[in-house]
Amino acid sequence: MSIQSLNPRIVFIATGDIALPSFRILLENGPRPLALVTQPDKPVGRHQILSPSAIKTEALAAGIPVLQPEKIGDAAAQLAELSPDILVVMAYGQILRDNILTLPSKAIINLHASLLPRYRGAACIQAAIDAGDAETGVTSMHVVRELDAGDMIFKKSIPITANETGGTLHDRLADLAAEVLDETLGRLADGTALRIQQDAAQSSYIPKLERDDGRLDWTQPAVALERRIRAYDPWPGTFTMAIEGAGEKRLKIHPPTKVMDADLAPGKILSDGGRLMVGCGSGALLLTSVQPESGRRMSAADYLRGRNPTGFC
RNA sequence: CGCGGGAUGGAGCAGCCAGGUAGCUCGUCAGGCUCAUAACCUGAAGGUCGUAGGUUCAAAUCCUACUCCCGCAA
Repeated sequence: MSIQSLNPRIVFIATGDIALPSFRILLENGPRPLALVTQPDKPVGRHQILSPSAIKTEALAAGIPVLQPEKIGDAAAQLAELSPDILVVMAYGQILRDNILTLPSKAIINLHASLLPRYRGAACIQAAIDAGDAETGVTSMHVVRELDAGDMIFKKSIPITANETGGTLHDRLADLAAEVLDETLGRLADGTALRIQQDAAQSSYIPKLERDDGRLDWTQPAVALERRIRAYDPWPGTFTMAIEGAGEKRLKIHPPTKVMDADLAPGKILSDGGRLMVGCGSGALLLTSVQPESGRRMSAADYLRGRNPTGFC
C-alpha cells in the first residue's frame, strides 16, 4: 500500500533550508501538504531587509497556504481546522507544546540530521564533523515534549568524507532527509513503522552555536582544530585574533587546513615562502585561506604580503 | 535608512588625521650568479590613487553625492 493511496492530510512545519528537499518530495510525489507553517519573516542581511524563508517562497509558488504565527501555539486552532493526520516537522525553530502535539490524528514526526540519540539539538551537523565521526545521518521520530527525544521510526546514514564541511554535509543530509521522510511516511501508512526508544544513556545534546563559538583555541590539538574549521564552515565560521603591532584584528579562518607535524608554541606563527603555519596544542596547522576584518577572503600568501601578524590568540 | 570597516600599478597593504614629486612586500619582464632552483644579486615596465562634483595656487589626502566590496548583527 503506498502512502499516496492513503492520502493522509499532512501539514509541513519548517523554516530552515535543510527541509527544502523534503518539502519538494511531497510536492512532487504527494501527499500534497495542506499548509506550511514557518517562522515569521525576519530582517536579514547587511541592511536588515525583511525576507521570507526559501521554503515559504516555494510554498507560495506552489499554491500551498502559509501560516507564520509568532508562536506556533497561537495557530493551534487554525491548524485544528485543517484536521491533519500527520504533522511533519523539520528545522522549524520553535518548541512544540501539547496543544500542537495532540493535533494530528495519526502522528507528529520530526526529521533530525543526526543518528539519534547522538547529537540532539540545533548544531547536530557541525557536531558530527567536529567529533571526527565516520558517519552521520538523518533520523525520523515521533515528537515528544523533550527536544529530539521521541521514539525513532527510521534512520539512514551516510559517511563523512575527509574534507567534509558543515555546508556540504548540510546539503547532503537535506537530500537524505527527503528519502527518510518518504520511507517513514510509507511505513506509517502500511503499518510497518518501527517505534524504537532512544537510549538516553547514549544521548548527547548540542546547543545552538553562536558566532563567538567559532573562536579557535590554539591550545587544542591541530587535528581537533582542523575538524572544527571544517565543521563550522560556513556557519558560524571560525576566527582568531591576529596580533598586528599593538592591536588585535579579527581574522576568519576558512577550510581547508592541513595538520602538520611541527613543534610550534600554540598561537605562534611560522611564515615562509607564503606559507602560514600556526602552532597548536599538539602539532601545527597550515592555513590556506583567511579573511581579515573588512576584507575579502584571500590566500594565506596574499594575507602575509600586506599584513604582518606576530601571533594568533 | 540597524552599527562599522574598505576601494591606491597584476596580488596584498602603507600613505589620508596636520594638502605640495606615489611607497612597501610580492608578482611580471630583462640581465647576472649558480650544476641547478620556487633561492640570491642588478635593472626595467606597469597607477586618470572606485565614480562624479566642490574647496584650493595645489587634492590619494579636505567637503558632498553615488557605485561596489566586507565585518558585526540576524
